[in-house]
Amino acid sequence: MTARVLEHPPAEEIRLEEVLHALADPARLEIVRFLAVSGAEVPCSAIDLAVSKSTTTHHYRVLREAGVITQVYRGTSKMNGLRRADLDRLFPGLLDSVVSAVEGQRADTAPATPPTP
Amino acid sequence: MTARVLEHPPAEEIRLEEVLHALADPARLEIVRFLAVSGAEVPCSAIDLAVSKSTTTHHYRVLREAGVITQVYRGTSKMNGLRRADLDRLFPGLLDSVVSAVEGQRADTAPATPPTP
DNA sequence: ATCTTAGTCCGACAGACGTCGGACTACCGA
DNA sequence: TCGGTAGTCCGACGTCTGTCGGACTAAGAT
Repeated sequence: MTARVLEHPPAEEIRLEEVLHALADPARLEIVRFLAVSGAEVPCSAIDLAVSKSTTTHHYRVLREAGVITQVYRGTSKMNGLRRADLDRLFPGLLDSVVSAVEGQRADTAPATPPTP
Repeated sequence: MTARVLEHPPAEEIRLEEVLHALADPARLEIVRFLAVSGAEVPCSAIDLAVSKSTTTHHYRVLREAGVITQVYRGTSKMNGLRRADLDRLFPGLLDSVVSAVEGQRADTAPATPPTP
């Protein structure tokens, strides 16, 4: 029963187009950014995405199936981690440039002026 | 009447998600790869895409509207060039890592069996 | 046992996407 | 002037995507 174990594509099957497609969405980019800067495994609920729970599940699955993240069940939650080693080997520099790009763009979008109530 | 001049987004309006989305397609990735390795401006017809003319037009437009390429009319053809300076400034390393990734993947995918018409 | 927490699965839906053929336009060259 | 060449525009099509609510399930906490 229970799909208690999630399927992950082996490294050799990770395709660049799919990775790029997986990254080409604000919610998923935020997940990847968060995982990259935190450098840790975190449960889905740790990242605030401003979409419903079902949509959140969907985005994590897209990332996992593209080979960008790993997901393992741990107790009542599911821990998500970046497949940094695989990605760095397959596409050297890609992850870092994307993450720093999104960090930079974030600085433009969510900048200086904090909430102005 | 002629839209003899094409609209390009100014550099400040280039969004990472859109660039990634533009790159997340085999045909468009091939265009970008070609432009990057050739380092030159080439007409649409210089790159063989295995899709129809209308589809080709569509892909070039997606790239231009995302800010990835420039397009200018020159005589009877339209020259396409990478916006490398803008991209390198906005997203340092991104273009290079994507291009070398696709080159690497190409080595796996394209070999042995050449076109069999 | 029961409740809570965390996430899944199942339609559903609107909009975007990649694709095409075919008619069209702009420019060059003979 | 008349082709030919290069690319555009216009529906149209099937598919994929992001989104949701709601019912569901697994594992801990009480």
